[in-house]
Amino acid sequence: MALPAQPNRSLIDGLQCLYHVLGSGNPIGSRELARSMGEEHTRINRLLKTLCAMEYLQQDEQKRYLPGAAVHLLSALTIQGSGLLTKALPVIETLMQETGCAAALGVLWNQQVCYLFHGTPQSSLNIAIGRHVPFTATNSSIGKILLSQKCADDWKSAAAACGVDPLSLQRDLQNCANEGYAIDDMSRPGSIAVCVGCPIVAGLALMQGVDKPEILVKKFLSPLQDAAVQITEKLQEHDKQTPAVPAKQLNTHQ
Amino acid sequence: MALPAQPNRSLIDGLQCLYHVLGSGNPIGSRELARSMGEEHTRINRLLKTLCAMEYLQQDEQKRYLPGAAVHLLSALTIQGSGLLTKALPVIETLMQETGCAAALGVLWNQQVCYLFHGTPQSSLNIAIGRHVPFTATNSSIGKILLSQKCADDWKSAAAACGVDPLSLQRDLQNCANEGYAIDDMSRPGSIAVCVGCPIVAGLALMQGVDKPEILVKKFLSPLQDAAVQITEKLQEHDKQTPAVPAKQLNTHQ
DNA sequence: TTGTGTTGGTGCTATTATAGCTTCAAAGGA
DNA sequence: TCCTTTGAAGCTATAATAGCACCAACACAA
Repeated sequence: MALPAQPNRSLIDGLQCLYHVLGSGNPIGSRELARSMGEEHTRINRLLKTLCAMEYLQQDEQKRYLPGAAVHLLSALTIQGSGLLTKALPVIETLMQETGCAAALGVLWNQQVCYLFHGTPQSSLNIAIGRHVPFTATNSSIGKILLSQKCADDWKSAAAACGVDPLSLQRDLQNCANEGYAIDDMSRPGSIAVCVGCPIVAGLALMQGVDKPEILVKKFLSPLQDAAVQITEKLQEHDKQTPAVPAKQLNTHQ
Repeated sequence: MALPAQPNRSLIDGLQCLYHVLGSGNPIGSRELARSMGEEHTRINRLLKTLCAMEYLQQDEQKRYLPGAAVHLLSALTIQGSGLLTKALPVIETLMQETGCAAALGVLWNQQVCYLFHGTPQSSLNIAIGRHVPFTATNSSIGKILLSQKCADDWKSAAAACGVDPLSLQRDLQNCANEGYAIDDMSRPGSIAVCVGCPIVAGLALMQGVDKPEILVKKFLSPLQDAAVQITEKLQEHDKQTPAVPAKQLNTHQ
Protein backbone atom coordinates (compact mmCIF):
# COMPACT_ATOMS: atom_id res chain seq x y z
CA MET A 1 0.00 0.00 0.00
CA ALA A 2 1.66 3.23 -1.16
CA LEU A 3 1.95 6.07 1.31
CA PRO A 4 0.98 9.54 0.09
CA ALA A 5 3.53 12.35 -0.41
CA GLN A 6 3.02 13.65 3.14
CA PRO A 7 1.48 10.99 5.37
CA ASN A 8 0.45 12.09 8.81
CA ARG A 9 2.52 10.19 11.31
CA SER A 10 0.45 11.17 14.35
CA LEU A 11 -2.74 9.82 12.79
CA ILE A 12 -1.02 6.56 11.84
CA ASP A 13 0.44 6.05 15.30
CA GLY A 14 -2.72 7.18 17.07
CA LEU A 15 -4.85 4.67 15.19
CA GLN A 16 -2.30 1.99 15.97
CA CYS A 17 -2.62 2.81 19.67
CA LEU A 18 -6.38 2.55 19.43
CA TYR A 19 -6.08 -0.75 17.58
CA HIS A 20 -3.73 -2.16 20.22
CA VAL A 21 -5.98 -1.17 23.10
CA LEU A 22 -8.98 -2.74 21.39
CA GLY A 23 -6.97 -5.84 20.50
CA SER A 24 -5.67 -6.13 24.04
CA GLY A 25 -9.06 -7.42 25.17
CA ASN A 26 -8.72 -5.92 28.64
CA PRO A 27 -7.67 -2.57 30.15
CA ILE A 28 -4.03 -1.71 29.59
CA GLY A 29 -1.75 0.97 31.06
CA SER A 30 0.11 3.57 29.00
CA ARG A 31 3.62 2.29 29.80
CA GLU A 32 2.59 -1.31 29.20
CA LEU A 33 1.13 -0.36 25.84
CA ALA A 34 4.28 1.59 24.90
CA ARG A 35 6.42 -1.43 25.72
CA SER A 36 4.23 -3.79 23.75
CA MET A 37 4.29 -1.42 20.77
CA GLY A 38 8.03 -0.78 21.10
CA GLU A 39 7.57 3.00 21.33
CA GLU A 40 8.64 5.87 23.63
CA HIS A 41 6.14 6.05 26.46
CA THR A 42 5.52 9.84 26.59
CA ARG A 43 4.33 9.90 23.01
CA ILE A 44 2.06 6.92 23.51
CA ASN A 45 0.69 8.53 26.66
CA ARG A 46 -0.20 11.71 24.78
CA LEU A 47 -1.90 9.78 22.00
CA LEU A 48 -3.88 7.80 24.56
CA LYS A 49 -4.89 10.97 26.42
CA THR A 50 -6.04 12.47 23.13
CA LEU A 51 -8.11 9.36 22.32
CA CYS A 52 -9.52 9.59 25.85
CA ALA A 53 -10.44 13.22 25.45
CA MET A 54 -12.36 12.25 22.32
CA GLU A 55 -13.96 9.31 24.15
CA TYR A 56 -12.60 6.69 21.82
CA LEU A 57 -11.04 5.33 25.01
CA GLN A 58 -11.71 5.75 28.69
CA GLN A 59 -9.82 4.92 31.87
CA ASP A 60 -10.77 2.59 34.69
CA GLU A 61 -9.99 3.15 38.39
CA GLN A 62 -6.39 1.99 37.90
CA LYS A 63 -6.04 4.51 35.02
CA ARG A 64 -5.77 1.75 32.46
CA TYR A 65 -7.26 2.35 29.05
CA LEU A 66 -10.29 0.56 27.61
CA PRO A 67 -12.79 1.22 24.81
CA GLY A 68 -14.99 4.30 25.12
CA ALA A 69 -18.34 5.33 23.70
CA ALA A 70 -16.98 6.96 20.56
CA VAL A 71 -15.41 3.80 19.26
CA HIS A 72 -18.73 1.99 19.68
CA LEU A 73 -20.38 4.79 17.82
CA LEU A 74 -17.75 4.56 15.10
CA SER A 75 -18.54 0.86 14.77
CA ALA A 76 -22.21 1.62 14.34
CA LEU A 77 -21.45 4.39 11.85
CA THR A 78 -19.15 2.05 9.93
CA ILE A 79 -21.82 -0.57 9.54
CA GLN A 80 -24.50 1.94 8.71
CA GLY A 81 -22.33 4.16 6.52
CA SER A 82 -21.04 1.35 4.36
CA GLY A 83 -24.18 -0.71 4.44
CA LEU A 84 -22.02 -3.76 3.96
CA LEU A 85 -23.61 -5.98 6.59
CA THR A 86 -27.19 -4.79 6.28
CA LYS A 87 -27.16 -5.21 2.49
CA ALA A 88 -25.26 -8.46 2.50
CA LEU A 89 -27.15 -10.38 5.17
CA PRO A 90 -30.42 -11.03 3.31
CA VAL A 91 -28.46 -12.21 0.26
CA ILE A 92 -26.26 -14.46 2.37
CA GLU A 93 -29.27 -15.97 4.12
CA THR A 94 -30.83 -16.90 0.78
CA LEU A 95 -27.49 -18.28 -0.41
CA MET A 96 -27.18 -20.52 2.65
CA GLN A 97 -30.73 -21.78 2.28
CA GLU A 98 -30.24 -22.55 -1.41
CA THR A 99 -26.88 -24.27 -1.09
CA GLY A 100 -27.16 -25.84 2.34
CA CYS A 101 -23.67 -24.51 3.10
CA ALA A 102 -22.20 -22.42 5.87
CA ALA A 103 -21.16 -18.95 4.69
CA ALA A 104 -18.81 -16.21 5.80
CA LEU A 105 -18.21 -12.56 4.94
CA GLY A 106 -14.83 -11.16 5.85
CA VAL A 107 -12.36 -8.34 5.28
CA LEU A 108 -8.60 -8.42 4.81
CA TRP A 109 -6.30 -6.07 6.66
CA ASN A 110 -2.63 -6.27 7.45
CA GLN A 111 -2.42 -9.82 6.10
CA GLN A 112 -5.22 -10.91 8.37
CA VAL A 113 -8.81 -11.85 7.71
CA CYS A 114 -11.56 -10.78 10.04
CA TYR A 115 -15.06 -12.24 9.75
CA LEU A 116 -17.98 -9.83 9.73
CA PHE A 117 -20.39 -12.70 9.37
CA HIS A 118 -20.18 -16.44 9.88
CA GLY A 119 -23.25 -18.62 9.95
CA THR A 120 -24.93 -21.84 8.89
CA PRO A 121 -28.31 -22.55 7.28
CA GLN A 122 -29.50 -24.12 10.54
CA SER A 123 -28.51 -21.41 12.94
CA SER A 124 -30.51 -18.26 13.38
CA LEU A 125 -28.95 -15.45 11.38
CA ASN A 126 -25.93 -14.44 13.35
CA ILE A 127 -23.37 -11.74 13.09
CA ALA A 128 -19.83 -12.93 13.55
CA ILE A 129 -18.46 -9.63 14.63
CA GLY A 130 -16.82 -10.15 17.93
CA ARG A 131 -16.96 -13.91 17.50
CA HIS A 132 -13.65 -14.64 15.80
CA VAL A 133 -10.10 -13.50 16.33
CA PRO A 134 -8.54 -12.24 13.06
CA PHE A 135 -6.42 -14.91 11.41
CA THR A 136 -3.73 -15.09 8.74
CA ALA A 137 -4.85 -14.44 5.21
CA THR A 138 -3.02 -17.27 3.47
CA ASN A 139 -4.93 -19.86 5.51
CA SER A 140 -8.26 -18.68 4.19
CA SER A 141 -10.10 -18.62 0.89
CA ILE A 142 -11.37 -15.14 1.74
CA GLY A 143 -7.84 -14.07 2.56
CA LYS A 144 -6.42 -15.46 -0.64
CA ILE A 145 -9.03 -13.98 -2.98
CA LEU A 146 -8.72 -10.53 -1.38
CA LEU A 147 -4.94 -10.75 -1.32
CA SER A 148 -4.93 -11.74 -5.00
CA GLN A 149 -6.34 -8.31 -5.82
CA LYS A 150 -3.39 -6.58 -4.14
CA CYS A 151 -0.04 -5.67 -5.67
CA ALA A 152 3.07 -7.83 -5.81
CA ASP A 153 4.69 -5.95 -2.92
CA ASP A 154 1.74 -6.87 -0.73
CA TRP A 155 2.16 -10.48 -1.78
CA LYS A 156 5.78 -10.43 -0.61
CA SER A 157 4.78 -8.78 2.67
CA ALA A 158 2.10 -11.39 3.14
CA ALA A 159 4.50 -14.26 2.45
CA ALA A 160 6.91 -12.83 5.04
CA ALA A 161 4.20 -12.12 7.59
CA CYS A 162 2.53 -15.52 7.21
CA GLY A 163 5.76 -17.51 6.95
CA VAL A 164 5.10 -19.11 3.58
CA ASP A 165 7.20 -19.54 0.42
CA PRO A 166 6.89 -16.33 -1.66
CA LEU A 167 7.04 -18.10 -5.03
CA SER A 168 4.47 -20.65 -4.01
CA LEU A 169 2.18 -17.94 -2.72
CA GLN A 170 2.66 -15.89 -5.88
CA ARG A 171 1.62 -18.83 -8.05
CA ASP A 172 -1.37 -19.50 -5.86
CA LEU A 173 -2.50 -15.86 -5.82
CA GLN A 174 -1.88 -15.39 -9.55
CA ASN A 175 -4.13 -18.35 -10.17
CA CYS A 176 -6.82 -16.88 -7.85
CA ALA A 177 -6.61 -13.55 -9.68
CA ASN A 178 -6.96 -15.31 -13.04
CA GLU A 179 -9.88 -17.51 -12.00
CA GLY A 180 -11.71 -14.92 -9.91
CA TYR A 181 -12.11 -17.23 -6.91
CA ALA A 182 -9.99 -18.88 -4.23
CA ILE A 183 -10.16 -22.32 -2.74
CA ASP A 184 -9.08 -23.39 0.71
CA ASP A 185 -8.92 -27.17 0.77
CA MET A 186 -6.41 -27.40 3.61
CA SER A 187 -8.87 -26.42 6.32
CA ARG A 188 -11.82 -28.48 7.53
CA PRO A 189 -14.34 -27.77 6.11
CA GLY A 190 -13.01 -26.53 2.77
CA SER A 191 -14.24 -23.29 1.31
CA ILE A 192 -14.51 -21.23 -1.84
CA ALA A 193 -14.53 -17.41 -1.88
CA VAL A 194 -15.08 -14.48 -4.26
CA CYS A 195 -14.80 -10.70 -3.86
CA VAL A 196 -17.67 -8.32 -3.13
CA GLY A 197 -18.00 -4.57 -3.53
CA CYS A 198 -16.78 -2.07 -6.10
CA PRO A 199 -14.19 -1.07 -5.02
CA ILE A 200 -13.65 -4.44 -3.43
CA VAL A 201 -14.22 -4.32 0.30
CA ALA A 202 -14.86 -7.90 1.44
CA GLY A 203 -14.79 -11.58 0.52
CA LEU A 204 -17.76 -13.90 0.55
CA ALA A 205 -17.23 -17.64 1.10
CA LEU A 206 -19.19 -20.84 1.20
CA MET A 207 -17.88 -23.68 3.33
CA GLN A 208 -18.47 -27.39 3.08
CA GLY A 209 -16.50 -30.53 3.68
CA VAL A 210 -15.91 -32.16 0.32
CA ASP A 211 -13.68 -34.95 -0.95
CA LYS A 212 -12.30 -32.93 -3.85
CA PRO A 213 -11.83 -29.16 -4.26
CA GLU A 214 -13.20 -29.33 -7.80
CA ILE A 215 -16.55 -30.14 -6.26
CA LEU A 216 -16.53 -26.80 -4.44
CA VAL A 217 -16.05 -25.03 -7.76
CA LYS A 218 -18.58 -27.10 -9.69
CA LYS A 219 -21.37 -26.89 -7.12
CA PHE A 220 -20.89 -23.55 -5.49
CA LEU A 221 -18.99 -21.05 -7.65
CA SER A 222 -22.02 -20.01 -9.67
CA PRO A 223 -24.44 -19.29 -6.79
CA LEU A 224 -21.60 -17.64 -4.87
CA GLN A 225 -20.81 -15.32 -7.78
CA ASP A 226 -24.49 -14.51 -8.19
CA ALA A 227 -24.72 -13.59 -4.51
CA ALA A 228 -21.56 -11.47 -4.75
CA VAL A 229 -22.96 -9.56 -7.73
CA GLN A 230 -26.24 -8.96 -5.89
CA ILE A 231 -24.44 -7.63 -2.81
CA THR A 232 -22.20 -5.40 -4.94
CA GLU A 233 -25.21 -3.96 -6.75
CA LYS A 234 -27.03 -3.33 -3.47
CA LEU A 235 -23.96 -1.56 -2.12
CA GLN A 236 -23.85 0.70 -5.17
CA GLU A 237 -27.53 1.54 -4.81
CA HIS A 238 -26.84 2.21 -1.12
CA ASP A 239 -24.04 4.63 -1.98
CA LYS A 240 -26.40 6.56 -4.19
CA GLN A 241 -29.29 6.94 -1.84
CA THR A 242 -28.23 6.73 1.78
CA PRO A 243 -29.14 9.92 3.61
CA ALA A 244 -26.12 11.34 5.38
CA VAL A 245 -26.09 11.98 9.10
CA PRO A 246 -26.77 15.75 9.26
CA ALA A 247 -23.52 17.72 9.31
CA LYS A 248 -24.62 19.47 12.50
CA GLN A 249 -24.57 16.12 14.25
CA LEU A 250 -21.24 15.11 12.77
CA ASN A 251 -19.45 18.27 13.74
CA THR A 252 -17.60 17.57 16.94
CA HIS A 253 -15.60 20.70 17.62
CA GLN A 254 -18.08 23.54 17.39
CA MET B 1 -14.18 16.22 28.74
CA ALA B 2 -10.87 17.91 29.61
CA LEU B 3 -8.12 17.92 27.04
CA PRO B 4 -4.69 16.70 28.17
CA ALA B 5 -1.67 19.03 28.47
CA GLN B 6 -0.52 18.27 24.90
CA PRO B 7 -3.39 16.92 22.83
CA ASN B 8 -2.49 15.68 19.39
CA ARG B 9 -4.27 17.83 16.87
CA SER B 10 -3.62 15.59 13.87
CA LEU B 11 -5.19 12.59 15.57
CA ILE B 12 -8.24 14.63 16.57
CA ASP B 13 -8.75 16.01 13.07
CA GLY B 14 -7.96 12.71 11.37
CA LEU B 15 -10.60 10.87 13.40
CA GLN B 16 -13.07 13.63 12.63
CA CYS B 17 -12.38 13.13 8.92
CA LEU B 18 -13.00 9.41 9.28
CA TYR B 19 -16.17 10.07 11.23
CA HIS B 20 -17.46 12.45 8.57
CA VAL B 21 -16.78 10.03 5.72
CA LEU B 22 -18.57 7.24 7.58
CA GLY B 23 -21.43 9.53 8.50
CA SER B 24 -21.73 10.76 4.94
CA GLY B 25 -23.36 7.48 3.97
CA ASN B 26 -21.94 7.57 0.45
CA PRO B 27 -18.58 8.26 -1.21
CA ILE B 28 -17.36 11.83 -0.79
CA GLY B 29 -14.54 13.80 -2.44
CA SER B 30 -11.74 15.48 -0.51
CA ARG B 31 -12.72 19.05 -1.39
CA GLU B 32 -16.37 18.37 -0.65
CA LEU B 33 -15.45 16.92 2.75
CA ALA B 34 -13.20 19.92 3.52
CA ARG B 35 -16.03 22.29 2.70
CA SER B 36 -18.51 20.40 4.84
CA MET B 37 -16.03 20.35 7.73
CA GLY B 38 -15.08 24.00 7.24
CA GLU B 39 -11.37 23.17 6.93
CA GLU B 40 -8.51 23.91 4.51
CA HIS B 41 -8.64 21.34 1.74
CA THR B 42 -4.92 20.35 1.52
CA ARG B 43 -4.82 19.26 5.12
CA ILE B 44 -8.03 17.28 4.79
CA ASN B 45 -6.66 15.67 1.64
CA ARG B 46 -3.50 14.57 3.44
CA LEU B 47 -5.47 13.14 6.35
CA LEU B 48 -7.72 11.29 3.90
CA LYS B 49 -4.72 9.93 2.00
CA THR B 50 -3.22 8.75 5.26
CA LEU B 51 -6.45 7.00 6.24
CA CYS B 52 -6.48 5.47 2.75
CA ALA B 53 -2.93 4.23 3.08
CA MET B 54 -3.97 2.49 6.30
CA GLU B 55 -7.10 1.12 4.61
CA TYR B 56 -9.49 2.79 7.00
CA LEU B 57 -10.82 4.37 3.81
CA GLN B 58 -10.60 3.53 0.14
CA GLN B 59 -11.35 5.39 -3.08
CA ASP B 60 -13.85 4.56 -5.81
CA GLU B 61 -13.34 5.18 -9.52
CA GLN B 62 -14.18 8.86 -9.14
CA LYS B 63 -11.54 9.07 -6.33
CA ARG B 64 -14.19 9.66 -3.74
CA TYR B 65 -13.62 8.25 -0.28
CA LEU B 66 -15.61 5.45 1.34
CA PRO B 67 -15.07 2.97 4.17
CA GLY B 68 -12.20 0.51 3.82
CA ALA B 69 -11.42 -2.88 5.32
CA ALA B 70 -9.57 -1.56 8.36
CA VAL B 71 -12.53 0.32 9.70
CA HIS B 72 -14.65 -2.84 9.45
CA LEU B 73 -11.94 -4.69 11.29
CA LEU B 74 -11.81 -1.95 13.91
CA SER B 75 -15.57 -2.39 14.39
CA ALA B 76 -15.14 -6.10 14.89
CA LEU B 77 -12.24 -5.53 17.28
CA THR B 78 -14.28 -2.96 19.20
CA ILE B 79 -17.12 -5.37 19.72
CA GLN B 80 -14.83 -8.26 20.57
CA GLY B 81 -12.37 -6.23 22.63
CA SER B 82 -14.97 -4.62 24.83
CA GLY B 83 -17.30 -7.56 24.90
CA LEU B 84 -20.15 -5.11 25.37
CA LEU B 85 -22.55 -6.57 22.84
CA THR B 86 -21.68 -10.23 23.24
CA LYS B 87 -21.98 -10.04 27.02
CA ALA B 88 -25.05 -7.86 27.04
CA LEU B 89 -27.21 -9.65 24.47
CA PRO B 90 -28.11 -12.80 26.44
CA VAL B 91 -29.02 -10.66 29.45
CA ILE B 92 -31.12 -8.32 27.33
CA GLU B 93 -32.94 -11.23 25.70
CA THR B 94 -33.92 -12.59 29.11
CA LEU B 95 -34.95 -9.12 30.24
CA MET B 96 -37.25 -8.70 27.22
CA GLN B 97 -38.81 -12.12 27.75
CA GLU B 98 -39.42 -11.44 31.43
CA THR B 99 -40.85 -7.94 31.04
CA GLY B 100 -42.52 -8.19 27.65
CA CYS B 101 -40.91 -4.87 26.76
CA ALA B 102 -38.77 -3.67 23.89
CA ALA B 103 -35.20 -2.90 24.97
CA ALA B 104 -32.29 -0.84 23.73
CA LEU B 105 -28.58 -0.55 24.49
CA GLY B 106 -26.92 2.67 23.43
CA VAL B 107 -23.86 4.85 23.87
CA LEU B 108 -23.57 8.64 24.22
CA TRP B 109 -21.07 10.64 22.28
CA ASN B 110 -20.96 14.28 21.39
CA GLN B 111 -24.44 14.87 22.79
CA GLN B 112 -25.84 12.12 20.63
CA VAL B 113 -27.10 8.66 21.41
CA CYS B 114 -26.36 5.75 19.14
CA TYR B 115 -28.11 2.41 19.57
CA LEU B 116 -25.97 -0.70 19.64
CA PHE B 117 -29.04 -2.84 20.12
CA HIS B 118 -32.75 -2.31 19.70
CA GLY B 119 -35.21 -5.17 19.76
CA THR B 120 -38.51 -6.52 20.96
CA PRO B 121 -39.49 -9.80 22.68
CA GLN B 122 -41.27 -10.91 19.51
CA SER B 123 -38.54 -10.25 16.99
CA SER B 124 -35.58 -12.54 16.55
CA LEU B 125 -32.61 -11.17 18.42
CA ASN B 126 -31.37 -8.30 16.33
CA ILE B 127 -28.46 -6.00 16.48
CA ALA B 128 -29.35 -2.39 15.95
CA ILE B 129 -25.96 -1.34 14.76
CA GLY B 130 -26.45 0.21 11.40
CA ARG B 131 -30.19 0.45 11.95
CA HIS B 132 -30.57 3.86 13.59
CA VAL B 133 -29.13 7.27 12.91
CA PRO B 134 -27.62 8.78 16.07
CA PHE B 135 -30.03 11.20 17.72
CA THR B 136 -29.89 13.98 20.29
CA ALA B 137 -29.24 12.91 23.83
CA THR B 138 -31.83 15.05 25.57
CA ASN B 139 -34.64 13.31 23.63
CA SER B 140 -33.76 9.92 25.04
CA SER B 141 -33.80 8.19 28.39
CA ILE B 142 -30.46 6.59 27.53
CA GLY B 143 -29.08 9.97 26.56
CA LYS B 144 -30.27 11.61 29.75
CA ILE B 145 -28.97 8.95 32.13
CA LEU B 146 -25.54 8.89 30.45
CA LEU B 147 -25.41 12.67 30.29
CA SER B 148 -26.32 12.88 33.98
CA GLN B 149 -22.99 11.20 34.76
CA LYS B 150 -21.04 13.92 32.95
CA CYS B 151 -19.82 17.20 34.37
CA ALA B 152 -21.68 20.51 34.45
CA ASP B 153 -19.72 21.85 31.47
CA ASP B 154 -20.96 18.95 29.39
CA TRP B 155 -24.50 19.73 30.53
CA LYS B 156 -24.13 23.27 29.24
CA SER B 157 -22.68 22.04 25.95
CA ALA B 158 -25.55 19.60 25.60
CA ALA B 159 -28.16 22.28 26.28
CA ALA B 160 -26.59 24.47 23.60
CA ALA B 161 -26.19 21.62 21.11
CA CYS B 162 -29.72 20.31 21.62
CA GLY B 163 -31.38 23.72 21.83
CA VAL B 164 -32.96 23.31 25.26
CA ASP B 165 -33.12 25.52 28.34
CA PRO B 166 -29.90 24.99 30.37
CA LEU B 167 -31.58 25.39 33.76
CA SER B 168 -34.40 23.02 32.87
CA LEU B 169 -31.92 20.46 31.59
CA GLN B 170 -29.77 20.83 34.70
CA ARG B 171 -32.74 20.14 36.97
CA ASP B 172 -33.71 17.15 34.89
CA LEU B 173 -30.18 15.70 34.81
CA GLN B 174 -29.60 16.37 38.50
CA ASN B 175 -32.74 14.41 39.24
CA CYS B 176 -31.56 11.55 36.99
CA ALA B 177 -28.18 11.50 38.73
CA ASN B 178 -29.87 11.43 42.14
CA GLU B 179 -32.36 8.69 41.24
CA GLY B 180 -29.99 6.56 39.16
CA TYR B 181 -32.41 6.28 36.23
CA ALA B 182 -33.91 8.46 33.51
CA ILE B 183 -37.37 8.56 32.08
CA ASP B 184 -38.42 9.62 28.62
CA ASP B 185 -42.16 10.16 28.65
CA MET B 186 -42.23 12.58 25.73
CA SER B 187 -41.56 9.95 23.08
CA ARG B 188 -43.90 7.18 22.02
CA PRO B 189 -43.36 4.64 23.51
CA GLY B 190 -41.97 5.94 26.78
CA SER B 191 -38.80 4.47 28.22
CA ILE B 192 -36.69 4.11 31.34
CA ALA B 193 -32.91 3.75 31.30
CA VAL B 194 -29.97 3.01 33.61
CA CYS B 195 -26.20 2.94 33.14
CA VAL B 196 -24.11 -0.18 32.43
CA GLY B 197 -20.40 -0.83 32.74
CA CYS B 198 -17.72 0.23 35.22
CA PRO B 199 -16.48 2.69 34.04
CA ILE B 200 -19.87 3.50 32.52
CA VAL B 201 -19.89 2.80 28.82
CA ALA B 202 -23.55 2.45 27.76
CA GLY B 203 -27.18 2.89 28.76
CA LEU B 204 -29.77 0.15 28.88
CA ALA B 205 -33.44 1.00 28.39
CA LEU B 206 -36.81 -0.68 28.44
CA MET B 207 -39.57 0.82 26.32
CA GLN B 208 -43.31 0.56 26.65
CA GLY B 209 -46.28 2.79 26.04
CA VAL B 210 -47.76 3.66 29.42
CA ASP B 211 -50.30 6.16 30.65
CA LYS B 212 -48.12 7.44 33.48
CA PRO B 213 -44.32 7.58 33.80
CA GLU B 214 -44.52 6.32 37.39
CA ILE B 215 -45.67 3.00 35.98
CA LEU B 216 -42.37 2.67 34.10
CA VAL B 217 -40.50 3.09 37.38
CA LYS B 218 -42.75 0.82 39.41
CA LYS B 219 -42.85 -2.04 36.94
CA PHE B 220 -39.50 -1.92 35.20
CA LEU B 221 -36.80 -0.21 37.27
CA SER B 222 -35.98 -3.26 39.36
CA PRO B 223 -35.54 -5.81 36.54
CA LEU B 224 -33.68 -3.18 34.51
CA GLN B 225 -31.25 -2.53 37.35
CA ASP B 226 -30.75 -6.26 37.85
CA ALA B 227 -29.95 -6.67 34.16
CA ALA B 228 -27.54 -3.71 34.26
CA VAL B 229 -25.70 -5.19 37.24
CA GLN B 230 -25.42 -8.56 35.48
CA ILE B 231 -24.02 -6.98 32.32
CA THR B 232 -21.55 -4.89 34.34
CA GLU B 233 -20.33 -7.97 36.19
CA LYS B 234 -19.94 -9.93 32.95
CA LEU B 235 -17.93 -7.07 31.49
CA GLN B 236 -15.60 -7.08 34.47
CA GLU B 237 -15.10 -10.82 34.18
CA HIS B 238 -14.46 -10.28 30.47
CA ASP B 239 -11.76 -7.70 31.21
CA LYS B 240 -9.96 -10.16 33.44
CA GLN B 241 -9.92 -13.15 31.18
CA THR B 242 -10.15 -12.18 27.54
CA PRO B 243 -7.10 -13.41 25.64
CA ALA B 244 -5.50 -10.55 23.73
CA VAL B 245 -4.97 -10.70 19.99
CA PRO B 246 -1.30 -11.74 19.73
CA ALA B 247 0.94 -8.69 19.52
CA LYS B 248 2.48 -10.03 16.30
CA GLN B 249 -0.92 -9.76 14.65
CA LEU B 250 -1.58 -6.30 16.07
CA ASN B 251 1.70 -4.84 14.95
CA THR B 252 1.07 -3.02 11.72
CA HIS B 253 4.37 -1.33 10.93
CA GLN B 254 6.92 -4.09 11.11
C1' DT C 1 6.57 1.64 58.75
C1' DT C 2 10.04 2.35 55.36
C1' DG C 3 12.39 1.89 51.12
C1' DT C 4 12.24 0.71 46.34
C1' DG C 5 10.37 0.37 41.90
C1' DT C 6 6.90 1.51 38.71
C1' DT C 7 3.20 4.13 37.39
C1' DG C 8 0.64 8.12 34.66
C1' DG C 9 1.43 12.48 33.45
C1' DT C 10 3.68 16.97 32.36
C1' DG C 11 7.41 20.94 31.81
C1' DC C 12 10.73 22.32 28.76
C1' DT C 13 12.88 22.89 24.42
C1' DA C 14 14.98 21.52 19.97
C1' DT C 15 13.44 20.04 15.73
C1' DT C 16 10.93 18.23 12.25
C1' DA C 17 6.48 17.10 10.87
C1' DT C 18 3.00 19.70 9.50
C1' DA C 19 -0.07 23.50 7.46
C1' DG C 20 -1.24 26.38 3.96
C1' DC C 21 -0.42 28.68 -0.29
C1' DT C 22 0.32 27.81 -4.93
C1' DT C 23 0.41 25.09 -8.84
C1' DC C 24 -0.65 21.32 -12.02
C1' DA C 25 -2.69 17.54 -14.83
C1' DA C 26 -6.95 15.37 -15.40
C1' DA C 27 -11.79 15.07 -15.70
C1' DG C 28 -16.48 16.60 -16.25
C1' DG C 29 -19.91 19.52 -18.07
C1' DA C 30 -21.74 23.22 -20.94
C1' DT D 1 -13.42 23.62 -27.32
C1' DC D 2 -13.42 26.13 -23.18
C1' DC D 3 -14.22 26.67 -18.40
C1' DT D 4 -14.62 24.97 -13.82
C1' DT D 5 -13.55 21.85 -10.38
C1' DT D 6 -11.13 18.09 -8.96
C1' DG D 7 -7.28 15.31 -6.29
C1' DA D 8 -2.71 15.72 -5.39
C1' DA D 9 1.88 17.48 -4.49
C1' DG D 10 6.09 21.12 -4.26
C1' DC D 11 7.85 24.48 -1.32
C1' DT D 12 8.72 26.73 2.93
C1' DA D 13 7.73 28.98 7.43
C1' DT D 14 6.29 27.64 11.78
C1' DA D 15 4.04 25.61 15.43
C1' DA D 16 2.91 21.19 16.88
C1' DT D 17 5.29 17.54 18.33
C1' DA D 18 8.91 14.21 20.38
C1' DG D 19 11.77 12.93 23.84
C1' DC D 20 14.31 13.67 27.98
C1' DA D 21 13.99 14.62 32.69
C1' DC D 22 11.30 14.99 36.46
C1' DC D 23 7.43 14.51 39.84
C1' DA D 24 3.67 12.87 42.92
C1' DA D 25 1.23 8.81 43.78
C1' DC D 26 0.80 4.05 44.35
C1' DA D 27 1.93 -0.85 45.07
C1' DC D 28 4.68 -4.14 47.06
C1' DA D 29 8.24 -6.31 49.77
C1' DA D 30 11.09 -6.31 53.75
